[in-house]
Order: sequence, then structure tokens, then C-alpha cells
Amino acid sequence: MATLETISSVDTSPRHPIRLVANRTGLTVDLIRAWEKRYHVVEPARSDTKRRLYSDYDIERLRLIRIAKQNGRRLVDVAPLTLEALRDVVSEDSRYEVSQDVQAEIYRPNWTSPLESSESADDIDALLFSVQTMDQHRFDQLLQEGLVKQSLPAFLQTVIGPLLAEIGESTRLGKMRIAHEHMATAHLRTFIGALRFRETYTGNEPKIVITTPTGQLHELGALMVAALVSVDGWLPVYLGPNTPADEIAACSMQSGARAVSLSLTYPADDPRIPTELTRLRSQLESKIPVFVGGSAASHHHELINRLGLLSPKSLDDLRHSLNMLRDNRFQGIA
Amino acid sequence: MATLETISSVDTSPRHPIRLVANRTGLTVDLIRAWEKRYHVVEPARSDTKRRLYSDYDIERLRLIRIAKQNGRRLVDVAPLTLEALRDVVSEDSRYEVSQDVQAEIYRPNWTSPLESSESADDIDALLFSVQTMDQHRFDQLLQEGLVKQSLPAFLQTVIGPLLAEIGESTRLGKMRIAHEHMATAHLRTFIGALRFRETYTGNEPKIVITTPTGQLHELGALMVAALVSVDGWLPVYLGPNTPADEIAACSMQSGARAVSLSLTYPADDPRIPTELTRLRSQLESKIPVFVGGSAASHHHELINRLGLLSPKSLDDLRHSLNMLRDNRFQGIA
DNA sequence: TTTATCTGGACAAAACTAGGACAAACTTGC
DNA sequence: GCAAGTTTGTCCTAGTTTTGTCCAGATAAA
Repeated sequence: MATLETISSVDTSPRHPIRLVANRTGLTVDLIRAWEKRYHVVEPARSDTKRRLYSDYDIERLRLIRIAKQNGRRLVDVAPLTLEALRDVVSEDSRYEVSQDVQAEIYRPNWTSPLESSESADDIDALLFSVQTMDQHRFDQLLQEGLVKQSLPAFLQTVIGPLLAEIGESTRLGKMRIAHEHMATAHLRTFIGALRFRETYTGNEPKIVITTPTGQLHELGALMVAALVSVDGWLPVYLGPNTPADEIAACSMQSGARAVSLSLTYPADDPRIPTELTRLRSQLESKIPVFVGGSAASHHHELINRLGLLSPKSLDDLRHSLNMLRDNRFQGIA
Repeated sequence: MATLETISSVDTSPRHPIRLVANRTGLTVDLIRAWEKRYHVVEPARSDTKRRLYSDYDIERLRLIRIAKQNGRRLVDVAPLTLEALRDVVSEDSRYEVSQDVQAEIYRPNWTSPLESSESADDIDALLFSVQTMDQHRFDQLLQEGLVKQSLPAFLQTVIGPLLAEIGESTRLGKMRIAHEHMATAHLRTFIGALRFRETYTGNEPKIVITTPTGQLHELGALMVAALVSVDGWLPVYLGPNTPADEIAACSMQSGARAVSLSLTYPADDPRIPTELTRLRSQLESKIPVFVGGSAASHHHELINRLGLLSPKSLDDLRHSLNMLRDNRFQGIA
């Protein structure tokens, strides 16, 4: 499992002119030079005409030093530190004394994947670090970057899922504040929500209603599903969290949806869940499959089987089933 | 919208005269020739009378080089790159920074007065209709169009605000289903959330923590405030809904926020509100103003006054107070 | 004829470099 | 609490490199 301490390697080849460094770090050109002159904060390579050439490593150091300064550190103190030491300092400054009354709210991952490459672990570490330091801009940046590196489904499974799990766990254990979790959740909500607009829209896509049932307030799992299925040519009818069974059924009928997907995360043992699922199944046409996923789905294994609902084991499993359904090769309901 | 990985099968047949290239790229004719002379940025084919003939490929390269320059790259560095390499460079840069020049071209806030109310009313009707017919695509389209017609603050005040009120009222009266409200809310959440990314980020903006207190689950009001204040040069630290007072205070301190803004909508008479507001005020430094807005704020008028909180009468009122605060001319707390 | 483009070169603005000055903010010693 | 020293961001000068614009005279296109 990813830890906060792992350091991701940073490119040290010198190639960036000073103006670009200023743009990226938010420092002025003058200031970067002054820091170099006085404290050798960074010693960039030079071009053959003496122009400064900075590496990614330099930029990252400057960025962190800027944050350290904002946290009240003195330049003399942080100037000689290595990148790793700087990260520690910034992290320490932003870490708060752990609150004693750790709230019982457990944020569980949705459809967590066991697969986790070391590369993704680095990404997750960087993301967690930016959450702890409340560096929102960096957090968004890392999300954008991560998405470029791999396909959307892979990104959701190897980065976003584990990230949510780690944030939830850290918050539960008191290693992270609830405020940090809130910030991360709000940004992820925006980020994942925006993903759906990248897809084309022809008007002929089969529709799928995606939401969480009454009492389930965490919507990120459902939203991930919405982003995911739109890749495979479905049009998600996304209703957000906390939708009563009657409304899900009514919406499915009005929109002519071919399927329904629900996400269960917290609380896992909400007594309303059996009632709601039963109502939903009875009001929907039987040819419309209902998928139930999320970390709390396993708590209702018996109920799900009894009602003839479907419980995909992973996001990939869900995609596969939906692809079959879309192509009329679906035999999920015996 | 285009897919993520557009394959670059750009036409390389030479056919465009230099004037057209200048118009399309935004460069001057002289400059294009100078770049060719000095760095062989593009080596266009020639007509039989020595006229330069550029291909689509050339134009695309010139366009990208112009952007790379605005991002702080030097011409010598980017001139020899292939189209693909240029795309990589530009996309890498755009993830890390927002060039002021480029941004100014894209987004010029025009402080025009809001359009006539009858026009906005038409927009709202169209939006409501698309909600009732569950036409998500149309709904998004109308939101995008509406934003183009007027400035962001005006749009939020004359369209989004009234729209939310109307949807809430319709649902309460049973004229609209809960499912419709959910769908609209989910889409608005995505839409407004994405608005914040249009703004530049320099790292020097004063911060403002924006959220709703414990028990208040509706976040759209708070999110609107976040979008709004970012126009005026604030950096919103957005925590989503339902944040305990202790967490708001801790977050304000860690992020070094200059202000806090809360949104109260439903339930209006939640008994936790007085406790939470009192706790928050006592834990925050007194120099940090707390703004309390939203439709339910008026229910707590007496409490707000007693605690020395601020209750702006409108979004404009809030903006005005924040502008004063940002420029250190704030005298809101007597 | 009028307008657009060509070549080669001149020139000026902008950006970068090095070194240093200065004032505001912050520390330290008393 | 005050004075002296230190730290730190900003600005200035002067010289160099890079980059954008302009000009003149010639040729081609409209």
C-alpha cells in the first residue's frame, strides 16, 4: 500500500528558461535570481550564452520553498534543504494535531481494485501530499496529469479508487483532518463530473440511470461509474446521491433507461437499504438489470441475490456486463 | 467534443499563402518570415514564382509555437520540435501554469449590467423545460449558452439563482419530481464546479474558506459563491457541504484564509446551527470575518448579529465586502 | 495601377545577466 | 520597549542576447 513517505523521482535535466519557472512557481524572475545570488537556493545550468536553464527538480524545489515561506519559514533555513527534506518540512507545517474525537464517519472506497502498480502508488502519494498541505491547485494538476498517463478506466481503478480508500482510512484513523477529506472530495466531485463532457454525444446511446439509494450520501462512486460508462457508449442519467426508490423507478421509465446502477458505501448497514432495493426491483420492468456496487455492497450479498440484482466484482466486471447488454448479448438474469 | 487522443493526421500538402497563415495563427507576416530566416521554424514549399506555400501541418506548428512562447518557452528551444513534440510541450505547460496573456484572450470579464429580466426569464423557462423532459444534453447546452450571453456574476444572479429557487419550489409543490430536481442539481454541481477553473491562479490570491455547516447538505449556494469570488481574485478553499465548525476553523488556520463564507438553505431551523456558528466564531481569530448567506440566513438574523457575523444581502453585496477586505479597506466589523 | 510578396539588412524593443542599492519587515541584544 | 543588526522583496544600471518590426528595392498577382 502506498505510503506518504515514498518519493517520486523528478527529472533533473536542465531545459526550462527562467520565465517559465516564474510562471510555474508564481515567483518573480527577480526573486528567483535574488535567491540564487544570496543563498544558492537553486544553481541552474547555463546555456552557451549564459542563460539559466532549470530542471523539473529545481522547479519543484522552488515551489516547495515558496510554500514553506508562506508557512512562516525563513529562507535561510529552508534554502539548503534537499527536495525530500523540503517535503518533510512543508508536510510537517501543514499537519495538525490529531483531533481526539475522530468522527465515526468511515469513507470506504468504491470498487477498489487490488491491482496497483508502483507508478500509481507514486501518483497517489503525491495526491495525498497535496491534500495534507491543502494545495488545491497542485491536487487538480496531479489529477489532470494522471489522466493523461493512462486511460480513463485504468485511471479510475488504479488512482482514484485507491486514493479515496486511502483518504477515507487516513481520516478514520485521525491521520488526516475531516477538512482535508472534504476538500479532496469536493475537488474530486468537480473533476470526475467534468470527465463526462469529454465524450461525444450522438443521441442514440442506450441510457443508464446512476445514483445512490436513500440514506447513502456519498456520490463519488456513482459518479465514477457515470464517467466510466460514458466511455463505452452509454449515456448516464446521473441523479446524484440519496434518491428514493420510487424516483429511481420513475426516472428510469421516463428516460427509457436500459439499466440502473447503484452505489453503496456508507453507512453499510443502513436499515433502509433492504426496503429501498426491494421497492426498486418491484417497480422496474424485470428486463431492466439493476447493478449494485460499492464497498458496502458485500454487506447485502444475500439480499442482492434474492432480489435478482447484479453485483459486479469490479469496475471492469461492470463494464463487461454493460457492453454485453448494449450489444444485446446480455444473459445476466438467468 | 473531440476525443482525448486525436490522431494527428494533419494535411501536409502545401497550398496556403502567407497572409492566410498570419490570420490563422495570429502572427504577423514579417514574423513568420523572420522565424524561418533565423531558426527554420517552418520551411514552406514555394510556388513556381517563389511564393511561400504553407500546409495545414505548418500552420498547426506555428500556432503551437506561439502558445509555447506565451508559456515562457524560448523560440530556440521549440523551433526544431516536431508537431507531436510541440503538442506534448504545450499540454505539459498548460497543466502547470496559466499564461496571463492567453487567459486574457480567452476570458475577459465584462461588467455589463445584467440583461433584461424578461430575457433571463426565457432562459430559465427553457432550462426548466429541459429538466422536466429529462433532456440532460439540452440542459447543459442552455447553461453554456447562458454563460456566454452575460458575465459570470450576472449569470449566477439572474439565471442560476432563480432557477434553483424555481426548481426547489416546483418540487416542494409537487409540480416536479424529486428525480428531476436530483438530475438538475447533479448537473448544476458539475457545471458550477467547472467554472472555477476558468480563472487564473498566481498563488498570491487571498483565500476564503467556503462551505456549509453541519446539517446543511445543499452545497450549490456555497459553490456559486466559490465561482463568484474567484472572479474577483480570491482563491476559494471549497470544502463542500456539511462541515463541522471545528474543521472549518482548522482549515481556515492551516490555509491562512482571510475570510469564511457559509451558506444556509435547508433545513432553515436546524437546531445545530446556533451551536455550530457560535463554536466557529469562538475558534476563529476575530479579525477573520464570517459571512453567512443563503435563503435560510434570515431565520438566524438575531444570532448572526449577536455573534458579529456578516450577512450580505445579495451576491453583489458579498462581492463588494470581499473587494474591500482584499484591498484592506474593510470596516465590516464595527 | 494597385496591392501583395520576396530578399536582405537595419533597428529597436524586450528579455536576460551581473552587480548593487534601498526600504520594509523581522530578530536580536540590551 | 527600543536600537542595532539581519533578512528579504523590489528596483536600478549597464551590458548582452534574443526577438519583433520596419524599410528598400525588386517581382508577381489582382
